[in-house]
Amino acid sequence: MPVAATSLDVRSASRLFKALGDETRLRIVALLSHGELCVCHFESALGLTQSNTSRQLGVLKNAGVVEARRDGSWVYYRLAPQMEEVCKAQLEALVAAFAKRDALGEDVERLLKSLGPNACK
Amino acid sequence: MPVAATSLDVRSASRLFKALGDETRLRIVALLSHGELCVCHFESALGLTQSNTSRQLGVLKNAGVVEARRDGSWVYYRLAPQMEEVCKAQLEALVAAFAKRDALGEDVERLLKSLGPNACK
DNA sequence: TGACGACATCACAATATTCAAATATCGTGT
DNA sequence: ACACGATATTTGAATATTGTGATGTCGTCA
Repeated sequence: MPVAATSLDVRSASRLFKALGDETRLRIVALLSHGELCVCHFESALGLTQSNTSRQLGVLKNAGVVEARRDGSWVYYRLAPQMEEVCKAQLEALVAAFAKRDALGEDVERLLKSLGPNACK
Repeated sequence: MPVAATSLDVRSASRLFKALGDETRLRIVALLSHGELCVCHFESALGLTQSNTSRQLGVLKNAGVVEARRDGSWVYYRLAPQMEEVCKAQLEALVAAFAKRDALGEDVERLLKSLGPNACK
């Protein structure tokens, strides 16, 4: 039974939305809806500074939207599974929308280009 | 040239998320997922000042999340139909989640109480 | 018309967010 | 151990967002 005036759902959902409420971060999520990527990919695909890329990823990670995995020198990010029901449904809907019709156009093209033969090298 | 990297979808979706990325505003949306309400309802159900209520509703309205209708002295708010595909899917999923399992607990109870026999009187 | 209630907006201080450049950290190869 | 590349964090200044109280606007009813 919910006790506080604000239920957990609303609290965590607003947290999620706040993280997604930034164009750059949403573009990151959109790219991630196609699969795991490492930091350098976001830098080149989105044309961000290294510092900014890292920080936005940090915000998303803090909000539980993404999770990181280290592989050698590189850190790979992927969408994190959501525990809260509302968050889960929202992220799933978002990913589905992004995966279906490519909402990213040039971002994805740049990404694929940079993913060429040997990415991250 | 300006890499116009961001598609319309991403831009409008981040706008939506930004508006939803606040606990108070999300509680408003949650209440609205049950139907149309007038300003005084939010005030009492959420325990907000009149000024704050009005401003948060203004933010939501500005973001295209809600729309207003005047009826005599009162102004009624309801969720606005979304044009962009992504926004539409997201808001629908959110409303469905809120409508199903009451994510609001006390907010709704307070609301129903204040909605008694003759609301807004 | 004037008074009142509902709602919107303004003004202000507090707090938070933004970005880029500089700096720090961590893993890898030498 | 050292140097280097990849990523993270800190810094600081500009900007945005927040909530509150005061004020403005609009509609209603007498």
